[in-house]
Amino acid sequence: MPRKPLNNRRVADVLREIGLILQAQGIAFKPQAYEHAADTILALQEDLSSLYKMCGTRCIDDLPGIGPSITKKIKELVMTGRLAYYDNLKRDYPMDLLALTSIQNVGPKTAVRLYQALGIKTLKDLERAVKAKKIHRLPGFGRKTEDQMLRGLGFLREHKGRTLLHDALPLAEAVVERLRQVPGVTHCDVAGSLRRRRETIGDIDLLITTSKPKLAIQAYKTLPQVSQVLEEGPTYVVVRFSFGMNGDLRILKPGDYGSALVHYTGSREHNILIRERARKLGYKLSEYGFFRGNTRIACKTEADVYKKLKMQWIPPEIREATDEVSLAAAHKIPDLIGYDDLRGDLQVQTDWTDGAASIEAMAREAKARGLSYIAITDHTRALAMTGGLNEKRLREQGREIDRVNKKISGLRILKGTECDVLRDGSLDLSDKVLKTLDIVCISIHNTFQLSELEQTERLIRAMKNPLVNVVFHPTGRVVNRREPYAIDMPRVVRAAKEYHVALEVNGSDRLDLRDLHVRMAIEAGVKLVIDSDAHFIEEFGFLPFGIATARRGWAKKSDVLNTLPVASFLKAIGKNRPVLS
DNA sequence: GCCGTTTTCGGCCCGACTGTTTTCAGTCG
Repeated sequence: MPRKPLNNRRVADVLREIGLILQAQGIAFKPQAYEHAADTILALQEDLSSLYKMCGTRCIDDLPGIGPSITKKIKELVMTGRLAYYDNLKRDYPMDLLALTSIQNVGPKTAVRLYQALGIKTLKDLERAVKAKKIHRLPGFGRKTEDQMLRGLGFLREHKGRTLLHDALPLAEAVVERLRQVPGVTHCDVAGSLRRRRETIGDIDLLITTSKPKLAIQAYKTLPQVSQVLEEGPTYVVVRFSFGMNGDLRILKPGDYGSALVHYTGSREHNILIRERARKLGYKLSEYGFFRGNTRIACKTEADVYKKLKMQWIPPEIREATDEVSLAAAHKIPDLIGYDDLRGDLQVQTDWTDGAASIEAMAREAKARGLSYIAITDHTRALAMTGGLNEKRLREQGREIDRVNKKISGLRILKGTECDVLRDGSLDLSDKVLKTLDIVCISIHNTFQLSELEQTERLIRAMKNPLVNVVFHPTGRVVNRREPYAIDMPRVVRAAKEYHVALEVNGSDRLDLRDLHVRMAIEAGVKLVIDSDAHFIEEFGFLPFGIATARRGWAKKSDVLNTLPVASFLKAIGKNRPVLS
């Protein structure tokens, strides 16, 4: 170990696995240190080995969460491709801990017990044991655990090999930025599911036009993010990024760029529909270009293609073969919310609970990013691990918000909360204190196992409270990591309409509501808010992912309340409370 | 193992829930 190419992903995996082994051994605190270091490595844009070659251990030691001991280990990994400390641990823990613990409710200790009792090392081993009904016979395990594992294995199979939008997009944008600067390059765009902003991405597809193909290919192959060249031809290159995804670059002729961009953006189902339309109009559209008979018709832009097909241009986010093609033909595609339309962010956590920055720091960052208001929505006491606020602390926080509001001009900080919905649907804070806030947002953070009926009624009971304005992340899912809890979304949407409660589109890796539910909400006349759920100043950068998801759900600017200026916004959410400001 | 206007040692998110138990370990947020 490791035999696989040593890219950042691999280094991060090794560190993460060390953390899991230490956790299984019951060691305190060290596991978090390894976990944190792994996160840092994964967020790194530059290839670790290039970084090390450039400035040695100094640059690595400087990274947040990485100190002298882990720096030494990274150096060993980068220099030799192995790590003696890790290899020693693996002798006693030869199981694939990363894979096994990616199943919900399976942690390192469970994985180790499964190995000791049944010799389970891999997901395949586990699947065999589950199917042979061997698990529930072990002491401390039971039928329910076995069923949970079976479901977990299924969830994992569905999501295998796909990268989160949040991880793929910054990488792709950095690559595009770089390629656009290469002499000769006239166009460079991301295509594929990434351009459609799907929540998870398989490969990164890049298209360019250039007068100097060799130069572009050379530039691409030697990007700092690239760890390996997998395939190469005169007009295409496939690489492996150090982050762990493949990237396909295709070089196109300027006259084919429009039709190629349509083709490679997809979706496949969308392409089938517009090819059919092309055929009916006497054209042929394929990955090779746009034709009438055997005559190639130049389409330099996508707009040219859609125009020839007598359609409106269709935003990539909705090219999913729902009804966009027929609506575009009737010129009835609505104006979707734009990436610059948000004026406020209504879910912001601070160092009063599990956020990393002060109220003032978050406010200044929001202002720097062009927002004109934010709501501070720290957790409440039921979420003890975050140091959730009780009523006394919330009042203190209100005074701090008053202080910062006086200090910062051009940005209004709203007093809010992310109030926990308790098991019975009551709220974690009293109405008396909720009344003192500008905005009350609620969310479910525990007891995910209720039946669909119980969970739905729990949430709806909370929504009925006339002080509640917004339901945060209504389905509780985390993309690639956690399934939504069982909940009847059509009923929740109807309740949102009836009780005048907005639903959130959360821009973090929750992306909750998801695209389908956004559309469901909009069609029911329910208003949305789009939030970052920022816990760090950098995480205001999640807002565009929320906007993308809203666009995928066909949201218009008028569907989203935090596109309004603060006074109108407060009026729009206001129910039984006096409108402030 | 990392970190530092609570600095070079002593902190570091800790309580609820679940499934298995008859008192608790493991996981999660």
